[in-house]
Amino acid sequence: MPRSFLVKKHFNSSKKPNYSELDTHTVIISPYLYESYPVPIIPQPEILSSVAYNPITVWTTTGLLPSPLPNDLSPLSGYPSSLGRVSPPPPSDTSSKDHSGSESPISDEEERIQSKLSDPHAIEAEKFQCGLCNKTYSTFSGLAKHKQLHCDAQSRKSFSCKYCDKEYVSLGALKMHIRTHTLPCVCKICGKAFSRPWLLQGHIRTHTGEKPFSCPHCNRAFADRSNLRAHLQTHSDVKKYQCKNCSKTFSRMSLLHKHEESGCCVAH
DNA sequence: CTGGGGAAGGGGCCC
DNA sequence: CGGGCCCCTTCCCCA
Repeated sequence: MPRSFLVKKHFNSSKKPNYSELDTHTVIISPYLYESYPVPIIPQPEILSSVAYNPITVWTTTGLLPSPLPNDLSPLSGYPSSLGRVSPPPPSDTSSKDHSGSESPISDEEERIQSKLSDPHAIEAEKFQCGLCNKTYSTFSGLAKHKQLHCDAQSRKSFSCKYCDKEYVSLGALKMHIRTHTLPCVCKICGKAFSRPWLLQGHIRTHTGEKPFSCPHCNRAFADRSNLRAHLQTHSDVKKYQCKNCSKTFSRMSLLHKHEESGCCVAH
């Protein structure tokens, strides 16, 4: 399975560990690194032709756009890390979109009728107005649906990748994504290509053996900060990732996943 | 089998 | 808008 998971999963931010201890350690990049490998080879960006990001007007309603429907935004509570696999589909996964009916768009009049039918207060004056097109609705839900299906979608541009189905709300995000297809940063030593210079820099450390991130608790050092962070978990009695059934903790989410898949949670 | 290290990929944020 | 950096996550491999 490729490692390309193109969309970041949004877990509960409260689960962010305290990394302050990492900040106390100065990271020194060896000058040798840059003397020996001065600049990454970055070919000309042929990739950003205009067709690469033709703005489109259809916007998926399943994404993480600020939804006016609070009831639809019931975030997964509490247990973010281990629940990553059951998170809602990524916002840009266009292949799985539209369970709410964009295949047969509802007219504004139909929306109003439906809103009135579903809301006992709909007979009151229409008091919910769209700030974009000034249409008024008698119910909040009616306005919300209107905004989701029409106005918000049309007021936003979408930049789509010509190499895959990904769409982005900003050109910058699209350009960055396209680098993952073109891999413009090439290692002079082994020829391996990377999407970003700092990825290449990290890779070059595998050639030089440089490990600028040291563990304050032992004498180990790491080339990658995230790997040091994972290592620091091994020094902690209470690990970051906890099984919700047996309360056993793990230093890595992957270990928790293995634990869950091994049957602990299934058996209950 | 489990835990941990190494390497890498990606989006978000800040300047 | 782009570059650099941060953080998270994953996969592979090994002890």
